[in-house]
Amino acid sequence: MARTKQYDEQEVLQKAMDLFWENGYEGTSVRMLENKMGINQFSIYSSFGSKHGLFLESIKIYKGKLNSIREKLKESKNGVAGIEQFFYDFLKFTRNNDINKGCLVCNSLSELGSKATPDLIQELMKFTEEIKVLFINNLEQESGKSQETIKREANYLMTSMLGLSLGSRLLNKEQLDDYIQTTFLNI
Amino acid sequence: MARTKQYDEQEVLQKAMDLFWENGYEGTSVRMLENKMGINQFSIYSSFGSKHGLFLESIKIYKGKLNSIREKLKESKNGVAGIEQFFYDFLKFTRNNDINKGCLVCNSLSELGSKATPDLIQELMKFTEEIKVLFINNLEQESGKSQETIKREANYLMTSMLGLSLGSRLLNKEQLDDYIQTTFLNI
DNA sequence: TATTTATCTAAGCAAATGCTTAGTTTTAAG
DNA sequence: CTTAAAACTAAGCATTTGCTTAGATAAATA
Repeated sequence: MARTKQYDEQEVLQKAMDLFWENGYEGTSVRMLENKMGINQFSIYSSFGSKHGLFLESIKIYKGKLNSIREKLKESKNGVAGIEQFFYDFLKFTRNNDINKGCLVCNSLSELGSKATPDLIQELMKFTEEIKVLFINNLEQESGKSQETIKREANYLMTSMLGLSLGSRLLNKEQLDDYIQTTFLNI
Repeated sequence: MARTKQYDEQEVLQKAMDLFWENGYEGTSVRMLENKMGINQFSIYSSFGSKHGLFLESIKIYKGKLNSIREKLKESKNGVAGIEQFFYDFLKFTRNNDINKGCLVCNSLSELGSKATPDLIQELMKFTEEIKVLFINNLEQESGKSQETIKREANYLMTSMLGLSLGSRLLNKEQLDDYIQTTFLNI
């Protein structure tokens, strides 16, 4: 016995995520979100509680969008080559109309740093840990790698992704290719 | 025949830089700067024109602070080993009281991205180019490296520094050591 | 010592921020 | 059809933002 929502939460969340991705957390105002999402501030707050809550949900949507290339890595059984492919897939994923927004998770970690609330920090770091686990799985497909080597290389690759994320926003194709190519020379 | 300034511009600039380094550009308000610098807003604006102008000067001060380890790299004649030492020196430089603020230039590039004004972008990118030149100089000290290899490895190392900067804010010592160690395995 | 001029203080400006609330409209159950 | 509850609109809230300005203060030259 009540009115029905005139918008789909997942749909407007997608648009919110795009805005956060492009402008960062602080750089995105609730008015901007209103416009992009096409709903009133009241609706934003009744659906997501706060700007912070909306951002947290946006991060989850982002993870979902990344699922296809994450799944591809997970299903790949070709060890290091699969990881290298993931690096290239990531570049393609974050590129849009010749501008590159980098990784939303990495951007957020950089912007908010230790200022982020614990629940957000946890959500962001969980993401990097999940990627690292995928790296470990693929590294274990290589023969002759000790567990110590695998741990070391996984840390290396995960941190390299942070560089790739920021690099993708600043550098040209040649520089990025040089980076990825050399990154995998030593693995 | 006029009143003299009661503050030293370089001195208050140092404090402004510290604040920007800790909180980012948008995260630092003029009120916060007032407090930290110990001078009135009027003085800030009369000395530096605008918040943007103050930030630009802060970047220059930052470069100056980094000069010691940059000079050390420049004077080093031991090729790749000197670059690796620079990575460790950078970590030590950005660490303060067990928290790591990363590189102010990298942080700013990440925060402002393409939103930055051309003069600021230029100032920031010039910095990364200068570092890259130092890398090239040291790479040329190694025998048997082609110019193509040197170019590729310089792009690699420069991008790796971006990862190190963000990584330094998020990761523990073991992870960072794994990262640096592996970075230099095949160079 | 008198005067000029830059530097100081502190109040104030419009605009933007995240969020709330009063009041209207829509919907579906009773 | 009535009614109750949720979803809507739009105005408004206090606070903060970067920046300005009116007026008091200090200092070096004349």
